[in-house]
Amino acid sequence: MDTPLPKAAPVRTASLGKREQTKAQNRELILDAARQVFAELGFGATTVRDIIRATPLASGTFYNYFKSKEEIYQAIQDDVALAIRPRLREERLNAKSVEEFISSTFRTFFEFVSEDRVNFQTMRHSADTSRFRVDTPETIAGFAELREDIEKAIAAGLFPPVDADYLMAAIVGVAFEIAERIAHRPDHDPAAAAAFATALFLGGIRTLPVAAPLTAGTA
Amino acid sequence: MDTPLPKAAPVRTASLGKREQTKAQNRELILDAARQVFAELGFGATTVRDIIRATPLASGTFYNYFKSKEEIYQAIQDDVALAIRPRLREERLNAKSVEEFISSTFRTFFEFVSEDRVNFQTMRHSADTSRFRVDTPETIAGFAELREDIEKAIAAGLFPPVDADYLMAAIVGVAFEIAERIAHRPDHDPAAAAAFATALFLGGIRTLPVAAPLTAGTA
DNA sequence: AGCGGTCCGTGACACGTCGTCAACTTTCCG
DNA sequence: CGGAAAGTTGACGACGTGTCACGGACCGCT
Repeated sequence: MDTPLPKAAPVRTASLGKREQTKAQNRELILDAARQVFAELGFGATTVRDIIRATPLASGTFYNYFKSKEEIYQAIQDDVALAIRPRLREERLNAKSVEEFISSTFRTFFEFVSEDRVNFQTMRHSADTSRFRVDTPETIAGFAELREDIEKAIAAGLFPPVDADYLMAAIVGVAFEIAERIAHRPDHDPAAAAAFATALFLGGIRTLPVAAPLTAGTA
Repeated sequence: MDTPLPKAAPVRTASLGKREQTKAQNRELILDAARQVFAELGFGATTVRDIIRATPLASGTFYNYFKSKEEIYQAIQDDVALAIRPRLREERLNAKSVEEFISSTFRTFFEFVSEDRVNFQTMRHSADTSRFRVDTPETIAGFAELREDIEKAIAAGLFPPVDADYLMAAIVGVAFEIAERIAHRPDHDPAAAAAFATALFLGGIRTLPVAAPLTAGTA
């Protein structure tokens, strides 16, 4: 569609040859279809056939790109984890105090997930009867990174010498569980959630911010 | 096997008739098989056929007792939740202080899961690549109960007026995530884990117990 | 341009699981 | 004892799975 280029050099620059091009295109085609179908049906109800049907491709082609439903789901999740992991790490490494370390972690995480429609839609659909969380290699690496950063912070005297493994687990547990609650609430408010989690980790229950009185619950 | 009872009354007392008897027996047969197969294969890899094959029954019979793999899994999980829920509730209602409320919750929960082989085996197997948690109706009711108890504790002046929903989520998140870590560690120590979680909720990171120096991590 | 080699999309295939159902067996009760 | 009700059985059609021989399009070389 650009300049027709009389017939000159079959440049190996921008387009890497038709082969590579359709390969990348097909991969994106399948991934997009998968994201959509997962969001619509949930992970459990989705079949490889559903995904490939949402695509102009044949069923066999799927297996040239992914081994199974599990693998493509992992690929999708990994993309998400890959997007947030460096941001989290950077903020933690720049942290000058426990406060900064904790609050930036929660703030960034909650902001991210409250913007990430697709992924949380998928989780929700399974929520009818059961909910599940998939920890991909990338996610697990992110957890390990958090633990390392905690250990570094301890070595630097920023944190008291606590059990880094348990502390990591506690942060992860609270982050995911509260993220779920954010998604369930009418007003998604990542900032308030981050304030809550941060106060909890810094000073415990007694220093938590007082709840808005509207949280009546029943009726 | 007891006294042969010449031919007297076909008593409707201890044994409720052969019909009811085999019905209950078959149900237990299927449930036992399911527990075993789930623990061996994990939830995802298990099929209804696998379960029924571990049984002397025919495939159609399964569906007289459970609608699907999901439903029987829920039934199993519900049994577990049913066993621990009243204990947790009782301890919380007897709590005279924030300390008691929090510490008894974590202690009871961690002790329970560290004894519950079957259930955590199942979770583990999926852990190769992905992990998941199923929240059954009974489990969800347990969460709601925790939130109600928090609200009661706030009303009674035991807790400051915090966001009960978020606090519940935080407790649940930490409880499950740390339970997972306990299972992964060589020395299952529910008491230490409970002490950690309790200190976190009562006073925040700075009041956490100091870790045993052996937690080297690498090597 | 033309030509072999390679890559990869294609859809049919063999196999297994799913949930159902008509036929059969066992229990119940008058 | 005999008929009705309850429950078990295994075969069945529909569907999903992963594979593979085929064939057409692309690549690089002459």
